[in-house]
Amino acid sequence: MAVPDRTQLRRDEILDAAERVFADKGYHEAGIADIAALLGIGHGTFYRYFKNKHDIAETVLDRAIGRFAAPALAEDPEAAATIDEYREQVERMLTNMFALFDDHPHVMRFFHEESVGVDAERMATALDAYAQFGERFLRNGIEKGFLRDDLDVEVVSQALLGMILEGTRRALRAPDVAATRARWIAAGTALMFEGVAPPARD
Amino acid sequence: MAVPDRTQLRRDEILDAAERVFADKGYHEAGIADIAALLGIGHGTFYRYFKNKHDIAETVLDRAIGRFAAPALAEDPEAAATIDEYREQVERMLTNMFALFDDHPHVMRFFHEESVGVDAERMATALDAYAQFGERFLRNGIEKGFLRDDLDVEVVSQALLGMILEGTRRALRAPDVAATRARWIAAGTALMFEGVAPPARD
Amino acid sequence: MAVPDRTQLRRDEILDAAERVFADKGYHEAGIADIAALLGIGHGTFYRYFKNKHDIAETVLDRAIGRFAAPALAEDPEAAATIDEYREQVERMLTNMFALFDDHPHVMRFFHEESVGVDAERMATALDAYAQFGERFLRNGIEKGFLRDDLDVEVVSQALLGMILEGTRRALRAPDVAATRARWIAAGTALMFEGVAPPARD
Amino acid sequence: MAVPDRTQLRRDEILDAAERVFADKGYHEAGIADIAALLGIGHGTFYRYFKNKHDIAETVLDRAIGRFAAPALAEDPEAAATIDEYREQVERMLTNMFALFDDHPHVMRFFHEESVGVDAERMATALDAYAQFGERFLRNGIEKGFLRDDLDVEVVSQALLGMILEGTRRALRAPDVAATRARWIAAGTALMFEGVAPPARD
DNA sequence: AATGAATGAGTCTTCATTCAT
DNA sequence: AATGAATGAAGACTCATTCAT
Repeated sequence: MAVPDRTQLRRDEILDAAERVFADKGYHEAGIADIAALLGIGHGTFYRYFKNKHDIAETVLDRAIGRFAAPALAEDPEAAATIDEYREQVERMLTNMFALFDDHPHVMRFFHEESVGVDAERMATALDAYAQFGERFLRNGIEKGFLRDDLDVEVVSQALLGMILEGTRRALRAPDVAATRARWIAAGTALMFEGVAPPARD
Repeated sequence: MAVPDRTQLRRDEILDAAERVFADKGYHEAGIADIAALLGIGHGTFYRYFKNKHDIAETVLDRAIGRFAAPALAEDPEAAATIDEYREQVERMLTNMFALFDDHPHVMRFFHEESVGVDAERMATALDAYAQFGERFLRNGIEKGFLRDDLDVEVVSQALLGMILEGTRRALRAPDVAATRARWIAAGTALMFEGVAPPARD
Repeated sequence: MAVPDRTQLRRDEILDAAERVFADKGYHEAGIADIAALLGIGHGTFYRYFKNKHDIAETVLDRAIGRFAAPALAEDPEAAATIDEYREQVERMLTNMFALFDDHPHVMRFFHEESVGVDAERMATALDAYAQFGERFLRNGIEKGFLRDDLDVEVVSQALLGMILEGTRRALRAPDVAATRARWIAAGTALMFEGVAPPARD
Repeated sequence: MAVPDRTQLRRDEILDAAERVFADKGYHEAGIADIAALLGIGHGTFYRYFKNKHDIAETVLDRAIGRFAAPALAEDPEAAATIDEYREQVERMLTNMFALFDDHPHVMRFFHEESVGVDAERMATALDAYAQFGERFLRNGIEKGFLRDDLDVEVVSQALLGMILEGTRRALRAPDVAATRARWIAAGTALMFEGVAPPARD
């Protein structure tokens, strides 16, 4: 592992500041001067580390996309051997996703409120990637018999992603993130596996 | 029904042009000049009908929010008497929602890509309203026994809204909207009612 | 005397409104729309009576210049036969000048605050005319032996005009116009005739 | 006395240019571009030194107000011990006031033609301050017995200020400033002290 | 490497004026 | 004669970016 040099450290500082400023004021409203001011550096310095404003915004976006993906990427889509393990995986992913609010308070806000404004195309590509990774989980579930075998895997994966996106967006604005998180994990998982229809009788 | 006068007609023309320009170039990148040019009017004329750029953007947003809501508002949340009627309602809403692409080709793009940039707060409020209206459907379903009675109605409604949002967003970018629409209605409804778990085998 | 026709009446109405609007908001800040709105007429109508904004402002200015001059023009510069009559003329002129505040409440404000902005040259010409008319009074005073014969008539007339201008400007801002007027007439007249030096003894 | 730094120097340059441009074209007619062009700088640079157009106009006005006051402030209102010294003070003040035309050719034009348009209130306040300072001279004159003791000090001070204002305004437009100055100092001082009435004959 | 003074392209917005009805 | 919808010239202001120090 390379020891991060001075340059890399400074670059990360600027990245952190930008993430925060973009999240607070919005990409268009934020100025390079705001980022520099937050760090107490000259705004000319900024241009030694990033090509231009859009460059840093895309870098922030890439990092956010990566962080949002991490909880899923930490899981092996083919690992679950039992239905319980499978369900645990799902819950663990969701839990770790919501944990982003604690570790990186500005990431989620940037992700939900600025990402499209920065680069709608890149964001769309990221969501594609998320959904495709999700498909692998679904396919494993089907293969192992945990899931019904007539699923439209592609669409279902995208739909579940939509649920997750809305869940994290809600948590962003919720007064009590912890409570929101708990309810979403419970209700979301139940909705995913059993749906809203009452359990079959007979 | 009042006959729309000249002023109202012109105002709507400008609104339509703005919707298109905002959808194509993005709110920030679009200029008043672009809107005026599309209509072949002087840009001073624009200001006879709207206070400023943000004013028209909010008006476009409000209209988009209304159009997105219309298919749901056309349904009576307490109407369904049988489970089949209930399911039909859901499918009809989704069908009409996807039909927006045909009737107002720019609305969905604006809705998904510009709304947050124009007024994140207003958009959040709209999503709240959507979800609250959805809760009434869910409660009716529970009451009538169509749905399991232990649902976290609030969260489930929001989660389903997340699915719909992602579905329409996907349709926006899909090469074949009709096919996408059909798959989403089928897979989305199935996911909503039965979830992904295989049918209980008794 | 020609009976003022409809056109002339309407023109005067607009002139009055303009005087008021210019006095209230200032020439540059005022818009044609403000004047029209005050009269409840369309602003296109304005252009049937005046060539453009500057045209009406100059007309208002001319009228104001005339009204400011009237109290002096009402006096015959060669009429006074005794020193008492002479002094009475001066006091009467001042009294009638201050009376403008009652008869035309906006004239003085326009005169002092907008005239230079409208047409500094025309205003300068008017002040020249005022001073020249004043010179005739001074010359009559000298001829009759009421005034010292070594006066620099031109400069003294201008200086006295300066006093009058400042006096009316002060009255404009004074809470109690009547009191201000009385003090200025008394102190001004005394300063004019006897100056500030104590009466010669010996 | 602090050495003015680069920033202060540049700021003063812009201030001088603005004073000139405002005096030449008038506040409303002048554009930021005119000021920048006069200095050969980009107009964006202007905004590094002044908040906006009105900001610099007020700064120019403040400086003009200060320069107009300087000749009076250089005198001690209580210093004169003899009537001759008193009269010398008056003449010195007037002389130095007229000298402004040589040192700062644009100040007087701005002062007379633009000040009210820039900020009528601030200008009125300045004239109040001038007059109040004048009152101290008058009171000293009365106390020392140089002036009659029944003067309405407030009004007389204001009236004398009116004379001075008109005198400097006239000098502004006079073809021969020096001659005008000389006549005004002589005639103005005489008018102030002895008035226009002929000397009392025993 | 760091700085921040200078720059000017780009945009919104106002409002006097015109003219078809 | 009256109207007010339409126009576009004009100008203030912002801010990302450059570059000399």
